[in-house]
Amino acid sequence: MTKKAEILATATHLLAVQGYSQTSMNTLARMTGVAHGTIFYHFKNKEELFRDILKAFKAEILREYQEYCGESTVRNGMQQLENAVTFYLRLSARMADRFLLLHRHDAYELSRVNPDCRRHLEAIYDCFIGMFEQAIAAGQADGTLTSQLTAHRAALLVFTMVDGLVRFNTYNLYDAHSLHGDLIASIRRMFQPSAPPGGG
Amino acid sequence: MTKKAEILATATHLLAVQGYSQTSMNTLARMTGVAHGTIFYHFKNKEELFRDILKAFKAEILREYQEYCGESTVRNGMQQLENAVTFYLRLSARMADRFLLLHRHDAYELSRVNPDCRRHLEAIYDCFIGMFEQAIAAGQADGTLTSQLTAHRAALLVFTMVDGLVRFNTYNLYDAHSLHGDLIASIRRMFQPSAPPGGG
DNA sequence: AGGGAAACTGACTGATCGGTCAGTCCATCC
DNA sequence: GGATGGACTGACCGATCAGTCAGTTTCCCT
Repeated sequence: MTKKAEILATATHLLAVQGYSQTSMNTLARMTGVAHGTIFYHFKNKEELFRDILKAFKAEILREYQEYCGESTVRNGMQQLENAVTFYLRLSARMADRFLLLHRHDAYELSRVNPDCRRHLEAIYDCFIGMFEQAIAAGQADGTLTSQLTAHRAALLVFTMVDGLVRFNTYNLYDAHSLHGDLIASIRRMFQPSAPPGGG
Repeated sequence: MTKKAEILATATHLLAVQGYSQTSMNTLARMTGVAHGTIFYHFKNKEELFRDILKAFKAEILREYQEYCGESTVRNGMQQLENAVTFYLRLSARMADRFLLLHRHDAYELSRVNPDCRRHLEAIYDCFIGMFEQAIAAGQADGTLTSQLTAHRAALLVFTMVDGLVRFNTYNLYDAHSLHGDLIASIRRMFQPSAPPGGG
């Protein structure tokens, strides 16, 4: 692992846990085991370092999504939606630090002045919401799923639920981990085609 | 308005918009129109100032909630749940800056080392989630609302949805404002007792 | 008027911040 | 062996930070 990669990895973790402005370049250098100046040799400044973290995160998410698309065998739209939710929850657990980064305001504040950052963020969100949208649209087409809303708007609502649950874990105020199953059941109910009464 | 109150009001806005560590006491003093030292005359340090902001926010939310409880005339549980969602969305719009503060990580990081802060945060969340929980429990009792989950767990899920939507507005990536109606419809559907086929 | 307390001020301090830069180290080439 | 250039270093810089404090102003009570 090159020193540049080591700096990037350590910075990702530190910025996620401590936040952008709370993390000093001195701390980052000490934690990585390099000299202070080495960071500025590889990255123009703190902002560019952050941008590169988002860029790497985007790339990894898109790669994971490609892999997920290749693997998943889908019977119908509702099944696809459940898969997508499960994928998101598992990904957020596996990349916990980077999702923490995504849930801070730092990235959004930077993206307000840095078009590159904004593009990376949008790509990440478009990937996730597109994933839900595709599933819902497929379900609307094959009849396994109904909604009065467009697939896009329904996808936004699903995303707020799923992402909200991930945040709950972050804040650690309630035991949200155990809600994963309940979340999927609720989403299924939200989109279930009306069943005949008394049906199993 | 006393200078102390002016400082508190300005600080609330600044910390919400810029974040805790990005807001300097010098800026706060200049924006409030007082001397730098005046802040430290009224507040022991920056942390205590933040704690007092959370305390005032908690008090205002509890007051608003009391008022809401007194005003609302409720026909049934489902109606009560819809009222609660609408109350939350309107409150978040009216107190946009303080909800922004609530959605930053600053408060959670401070609450990790400051028990007072933690208590304020918990009181705020307990108020909101309790509001949803009461409505769901009432609906389960009067049959206007069904769920396989306990009222508490269902309330957590509703909260993730509603709060997620408020966050969406904050990030400004999608036009989430227009989703308010869709959100209520989706929640109604999530909890709707199974209707007879063809029913109006 | 006058005296004491509370409110307020702003220059100051030591620490820390992001960023710079002259210089060292070392592999590679002629 | 000497020259070249990329990787790396850490002392150093000006700016800014939260917090202090001696001193001034404002206010109220007598």
